[in-house]
Amino acid sequence: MAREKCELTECEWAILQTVWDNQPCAAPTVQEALQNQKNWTYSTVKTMMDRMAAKGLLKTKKIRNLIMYRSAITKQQAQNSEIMRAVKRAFNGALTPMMQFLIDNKNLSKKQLSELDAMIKSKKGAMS
Amino acid sequence: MAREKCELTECEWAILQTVWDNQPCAAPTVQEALQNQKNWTYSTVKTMMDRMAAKGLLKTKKIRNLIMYRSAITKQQAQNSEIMRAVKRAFNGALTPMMQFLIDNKNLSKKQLSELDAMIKSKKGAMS
DNA sequence: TTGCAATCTCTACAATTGTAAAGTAGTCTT
DNA sequence: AAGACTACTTTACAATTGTAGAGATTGCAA
Repeated sequence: MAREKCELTECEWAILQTVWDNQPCAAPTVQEALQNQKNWTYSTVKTMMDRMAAKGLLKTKKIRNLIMYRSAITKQQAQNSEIMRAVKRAFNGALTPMMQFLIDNKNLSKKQLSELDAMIKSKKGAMS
Repeated sequence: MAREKCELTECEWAILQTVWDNQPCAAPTVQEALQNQKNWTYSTVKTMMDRMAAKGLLKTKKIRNLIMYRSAITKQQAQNSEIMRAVKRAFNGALTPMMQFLIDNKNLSKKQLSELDAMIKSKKGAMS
């Protein structure tokens, strides 16, 4: 799987989220979809999308006079590298300490803890 | 606790790590300590540290002709906001899905899963 | 066929980040 | 007191990120 190393900026995340949901789609579509969250003009969105295409985050295909975009990375990949980035920076690359931190500091509810518990059990089961 | 909103850059992390370990310390100390990891000149380090002080990430105190730095945020705070940043961007702000992602996708070893299990249990115990 | 609407392209600009050279100043040694 | 060290200050510069105006193109509608 290519594109492991994608550190997305805030803006890139916003755009990609929209593209994932509407793909393939044109720039004006994305701009409209983001209208309420971000207040970006068409120019802004289009500029970012083209930069993202140049970086290899989006793929483009011209259909007559319309440029259609689709994402070149999956959401999973993006989520993964976002997490890895945090782990690398803040926990020296070690996952377990990060999980520990989450459990200890983010005061999860009892319900959430139980959910986690269940996830772990099911994962363990699936592994053996 | 102030300074909740600290999004650190790569460089800032490196510097802060060093400051946490040596605080209070002078810029040359930090530069030396980072010598092997990063290959930064004194100028580079000093510039960044001053910018960080301007941002409120470091505190300074002048002792005669030497400027001593200490961090203005704790490691916990920094770790926390690094995580929150990832959660916000990649998981829509929801912790549990992120944990799920970790458990499902980061192929943790059986041992790690058991550790997690233990953490959860102990946390649950401490809560009641 | 003329003009409007939609879309695209080009250009710009400020702030932030990463990086550092060069020059200044205070201090210690001889 | 002169030279050498050490640490500090000032200035700079390229790349990236966030933001967008203005003008060019094209296709449809009247």
